[in-house]
Amino acid sequence: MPELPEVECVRQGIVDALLGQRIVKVWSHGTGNLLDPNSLPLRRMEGCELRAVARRGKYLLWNLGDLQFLAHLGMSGVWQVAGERTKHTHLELTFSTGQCLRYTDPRQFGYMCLTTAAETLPRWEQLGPDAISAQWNAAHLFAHATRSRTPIKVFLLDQHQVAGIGNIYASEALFGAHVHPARIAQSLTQLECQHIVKAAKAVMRMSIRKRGTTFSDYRLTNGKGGSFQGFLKVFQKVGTPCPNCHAPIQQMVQVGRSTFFCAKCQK
DNA sequence: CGGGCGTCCTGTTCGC
DNA sequence: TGCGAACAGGACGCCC
Repeated sequence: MPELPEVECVRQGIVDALLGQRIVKVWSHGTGNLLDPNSLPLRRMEGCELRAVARRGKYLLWNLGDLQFLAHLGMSGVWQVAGERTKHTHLELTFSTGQCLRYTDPRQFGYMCLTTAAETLPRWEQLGPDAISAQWNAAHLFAHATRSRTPIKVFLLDQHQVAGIGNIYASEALFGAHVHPARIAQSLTQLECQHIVKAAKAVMRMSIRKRGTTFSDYRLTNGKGGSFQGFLKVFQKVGTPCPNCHAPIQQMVQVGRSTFFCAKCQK
């Protein structure tokens, strides 16, 4: 479940290994479910130089000069410079130095789209402000939350409101802010919005420092896992004592997704 | 237009 | 022990 911190670490891994290099060969397999119907054939990347990789929320946007490449890891997508081709490898990009960047995605929830640089990308442009950017702040959250009757946990998962927060960090952020996940967004005070933004940014920045959260699928481009799973306070910790008050952590389901929280600390 | 739910997919976990 | 059912999750699209 790569969220903002994991995608940022992948971005850094790709940039560190491959920036400025030219793609000399493209191999793809079984990309039918992953590739946008409007995408150019991925072979068109051959000959392009990787000039920059931007991230907004959970999306990566590759600057390939005349072309651009938008990619999302879904929940099991992995970009690796290390490793070998497996049965779930969907794309291999060979670079001028001989290095090979592979995309594997067993559950095929990922997304990729290659277009000309001038093309508009609705998935990218319709995203809310990136969750660790200055554009997402207490004033922004309060202004938008007051218009929504959605529970705050569900609101934070809406990428059109704020980009990058997924199931793990939504639970962790609300725990850090002492706000109950079922609270209706429009009932939040300005101070609570401030606490949520502060807690969300703190937990995601710390996760980036720990190279992300690896439960099973997520891997860095070097094939290694992150270590933030060792620092989670509530996510997937049903029944364990709350780090603050020692009451057992609880689990609830909102719109089909699990939320973890402390009923005593979060109001 | 907001909000709720079904859909895609497959590895893992659960229950009989 | 083994097998099939249920489950998980991001984002879109459909529906009211």
